[in-house]
Amino acid sequence: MSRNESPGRTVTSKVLAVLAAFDAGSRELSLTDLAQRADLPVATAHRLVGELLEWGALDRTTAGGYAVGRRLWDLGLLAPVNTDLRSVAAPFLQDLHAATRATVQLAVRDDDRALYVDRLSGSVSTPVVSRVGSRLPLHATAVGKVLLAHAPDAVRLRVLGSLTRHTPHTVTSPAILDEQLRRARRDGFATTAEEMSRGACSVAVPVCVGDEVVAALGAVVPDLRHGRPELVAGLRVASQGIGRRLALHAAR
Amino acid sequence: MSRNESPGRTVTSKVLAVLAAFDAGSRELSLTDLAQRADLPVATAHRLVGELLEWGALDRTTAGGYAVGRRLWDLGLLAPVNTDLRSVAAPFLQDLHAATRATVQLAVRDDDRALYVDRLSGSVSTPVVSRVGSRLPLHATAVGKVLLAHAPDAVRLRVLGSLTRHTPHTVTSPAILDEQLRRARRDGFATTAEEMSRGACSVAVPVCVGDEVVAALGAVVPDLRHGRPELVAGLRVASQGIGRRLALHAAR
DNA sequence: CGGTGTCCTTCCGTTGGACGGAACCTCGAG
DNA sequence: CTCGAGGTTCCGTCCAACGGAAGGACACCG
Repeated sequence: MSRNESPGRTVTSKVLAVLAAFDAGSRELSLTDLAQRADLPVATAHRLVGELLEWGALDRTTAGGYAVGRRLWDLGLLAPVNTDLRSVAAPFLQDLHAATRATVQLAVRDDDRALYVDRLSGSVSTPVVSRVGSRLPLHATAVGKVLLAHAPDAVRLRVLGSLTRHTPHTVTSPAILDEQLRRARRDGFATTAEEMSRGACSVAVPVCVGDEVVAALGAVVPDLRHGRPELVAGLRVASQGIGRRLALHAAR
Repeated sequence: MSRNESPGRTVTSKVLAVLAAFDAGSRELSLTDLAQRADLPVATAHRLVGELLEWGALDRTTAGGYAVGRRLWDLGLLAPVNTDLRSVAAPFLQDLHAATRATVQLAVRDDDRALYVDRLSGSVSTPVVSRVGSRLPLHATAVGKVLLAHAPDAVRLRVLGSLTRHTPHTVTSPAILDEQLRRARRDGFATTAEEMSRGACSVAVPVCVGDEVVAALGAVVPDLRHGRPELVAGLRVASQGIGRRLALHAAR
């Protein structure tokens, strides 16, 4: 319906199609690639790209291709997801990271996926799955489960209906996952054990403003047995701090 | 010439004008505001906004206004300024912050301004001037001076020609500033003392790939006398680390 | 309770800008 | 030199974008 990738009708949709060409995560594209992905004749793409370049929405790379530009980058930073949630949460992530030495992450639900809003990993670069700004499935991550557990029924049913497998440990049974979600609601936290990628387990708690869950705060650990109670407690303290500040922020 | 804010001619320019309405830093705008800033009839703005909403470039806020959307936010995260520089530098900023407890910041030069690419402040939220994504003048900040010191002559002359005052301590004499820049080149670091905002002093060093300065790394401190040599040394180590990794990254 | 303001939304006839096929560069490989 | 794969420019046709005007929706006020 609205996700209609119909042959670019309005000009705006063509502009957006050009930008969306980068969505897949490609950082750099040639004009022809761009045209292909946006489903536009090269000539048209060329014109649009020209205007976008002039404005700074796109930049030329050293390799001669096109990439998302600085102007678009800093524009994106004005998004509420960044200005409110992220800036409020940042110091708490810092403290939490300092205390646990674990990779901590903050995510919100965006439709049927978990959108990673911020992440803090060890000082030595550790390979992590979740790039900030990336979207991961709700059923195979700890933050995802928390978000899913408190999502509207419509969303939950939809997600439970299509559980794709990512590792041998991914939960693909709707019944089992539903039970996990129930427990998540009861206990106030959720866990995953190598369900999204091997060697990564995580724990997450909800971030609430009033009694609405607005985000999920998680930590990645090598295994779940080691010191989980302390970790959950730490996450809770941080999440409550974030929630309280957000409430103040919103009231202003 | 190209910065022509002429009455929205091409459709693309109108779309961009709508987005640019947020540039000033406004996080939330009503339709009428939007139309006014973009210099468009309300009816036209309404249609464009509709398309942008559908795509996710804009979002409605709880207050009923419009704000930059999530889709645009994560798109912006694909910009090279983010993916390369920021991700490489992040762990170093972490370490530096942990070691010094100071607010550390990373900036690149964008035309005649310093664009703040990342920032790490104390765990207790400290009011800081530089929001990530914001642009500050080159002549009144430490990172700015570093960037300016290594900028092409054309830029340096242009900036030296219009030194606007921000505090009583802002250097507004081209001669004095030029001398400071010379020293910055010689010593490999620059400082500011309450030149942008009261109570904030900072020190910065260049980040080099090969012999090109690609960014500046700075730290904010309450006063300049206390332990400056150690701070500069720390900054140097981090900046060299970042430079080395960037070089590897680019070579790949 | 009708008046008056502000802001949002929809409609529709006109027209000028967008469209894209085709021709033309540019460059590197064979 | 030829060939091929991008990238760039041109220009006549045509239809989608335009925006004035009119019609809600809501709030505040006398």
